[in-house]
Amino acid sequence: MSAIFAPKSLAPRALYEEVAELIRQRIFSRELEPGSWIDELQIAKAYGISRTPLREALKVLAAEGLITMKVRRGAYVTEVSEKDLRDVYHLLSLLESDAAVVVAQTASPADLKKLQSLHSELEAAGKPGKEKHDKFFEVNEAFHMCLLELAQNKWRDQMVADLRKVMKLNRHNSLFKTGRIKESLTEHQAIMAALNAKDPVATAARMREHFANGLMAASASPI
Amino acid sequence: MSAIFAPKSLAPRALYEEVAELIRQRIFSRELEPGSWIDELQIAKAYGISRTPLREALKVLAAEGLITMKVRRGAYVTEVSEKDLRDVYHLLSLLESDAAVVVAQTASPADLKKLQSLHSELEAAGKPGKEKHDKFFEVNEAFHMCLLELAQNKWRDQMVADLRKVMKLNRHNSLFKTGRIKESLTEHQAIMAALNAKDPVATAARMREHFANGLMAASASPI
DNA sequence: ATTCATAATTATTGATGCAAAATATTGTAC
DNA sequence: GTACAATATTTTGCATCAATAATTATGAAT
Repeated sequence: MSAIFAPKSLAPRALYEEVAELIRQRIFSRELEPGSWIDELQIAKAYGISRTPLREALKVLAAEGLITMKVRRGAYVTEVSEKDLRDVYHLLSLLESDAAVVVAQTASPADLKKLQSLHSELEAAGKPGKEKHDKFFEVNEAFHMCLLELAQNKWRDQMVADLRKVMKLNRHNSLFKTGRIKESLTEHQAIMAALNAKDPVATAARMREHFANGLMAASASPI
Repeated sequence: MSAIFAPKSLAPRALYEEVAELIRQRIFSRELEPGSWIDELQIAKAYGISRTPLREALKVLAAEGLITMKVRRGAYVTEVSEKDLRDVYHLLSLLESDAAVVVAQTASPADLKKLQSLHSELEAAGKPGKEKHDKFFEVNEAFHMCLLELAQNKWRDQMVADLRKVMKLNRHNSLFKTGRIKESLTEHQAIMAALNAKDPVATAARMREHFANGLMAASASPI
C-alpha cells in the first residue's frame, strides 16, 4: 500500500516534505495550473498516502506562497498577476543586489573562483547552436544561489528562494526565452567583472540591470 | 470536550490558524523559551484539541521561522543568535527603506494624513512620565505596517511581517528600552518630514538611520 | 569499572474514520 | 418558465488509532 518514493537519502526527510516537493514540481511544470483547485483525496490516492501528511505539505506550500488556502474551500494554486510578477522581481532585485554588495566587499579568491566556475558552466550551457534551456536555467539558479550564500545571510537566502519559487509560477519566464540567453550571459559577465574588481557599487548596479532586463523580457506583451 | 476559543468572528479562521496565533503569543511572551522543545501532547491536552490541527499550526510557525522542525525530534522554538539579529535587522532596513522610497514618491495627501495620525498617536504613547511600553510598541508596529501597505507590495508586506516576528524572539528588543523611546520618536519625526517633503532619497536615509540606531540599542552588550 | 549492545519506553509520524459545512441539484410552487 | 427552497452529495476539517524510529537505561562482557 505504501507508495515508492525516492530512496532513503543520507538526510532523511519527513514524508510531508517529500510530498511538498512533488507537488511543487507539479505546479512548476504547470500540470497543476494556477487558479485550479487541489483535490486532496485524488492526490492522496495517487501517491498512495493518507491526507494527513498531504495536508501538512499544503500548509508548507501555502507559507511559500505557491498555493492559497481558502477556509472550507480547500487549496488553490496561486495565480500571479502582472503586478505580482513586477513586485516579486523588484524584491529579488533589491535582495540580490544587496547580497552582491556584500560579496564584492568580502569574497575570498576561492569564492570568486567558485562563482567564475559556475559562470563558465553557464556560458557552456548557453552556447549558440546547442542551447540546453533546462541546463541553462539550472546553472543560472545555482550561480545566483551561490552568490547569495557567499553573502552569509540565511534569512535572505530563504526569502529569495521563496520568491524565486513564486516567479516560476509565471509561464512567461524570461529565462526560457531563447533571445534572453545571450543578453543574460553578457550581464552575468558584467557582474563577474565588477565582483573581480571588488567594486560594490558597480556590482549592485550590474545586478539591478540584470533584473530590470529580465523583467522587461518576462512582461513584454507577446505581440 | 471542545475548548472555548475566541468567539466566531466575522472572518472565521480555521482551528490551526487560531492555534498558531496562540502559540505565537506564548513564544513572544517567552512562556515558551527559545531552544525549548514543544510538547505536542501537553499543548493539545491543554487546549483541548487533537494533535492534527496542532501539527498543522506548527508547520505554519516553522515556515515563519519561529520554530524549527527536527526530523523525528519534533518542534523547537528557534534560537536567534546575535548574527541572526543583525541579519534580520539588515533585511528589515533594506525592505522598509525601499518601501519608504515608494511612499515618498506616490503617497496621496490622505495617505500622509493617515501616517501623521499614527505618528501623533505614537508621540502620545511615548510621552515622558506616562510611557506605556505595550501601547508604544503596538502603535510603532502599526506605523511601520501602514507605511508598508501604502507601498503596495503584498509580498514585501509578508516578508517584513515574518522578519518582525523573528525579531520578537530576541529578548533584547530595543523598543522596550525606555531610553530608545525618545530617540525613536525623533527619528520617526524625521521620516515624516522627509515623506511630507516628498523626498525619496532623504526618506530612505532616515529610515535606514532609524534601523541602524535600533540595532545598536538592541545588540548593545548589557553592561 | 567501563564500554558496548540490546531491550524497553517514549514520542513523532502516518492512516483511518467521522462530523460539519458548503455547494450543487432537483423538485415544487407561483 | 423562473425562482426559491430543501435535500443530497461532495469535501473540508478534527479526532482517534496504529506503527515506526530514536533515545535511554540496564545488563553483560571484557
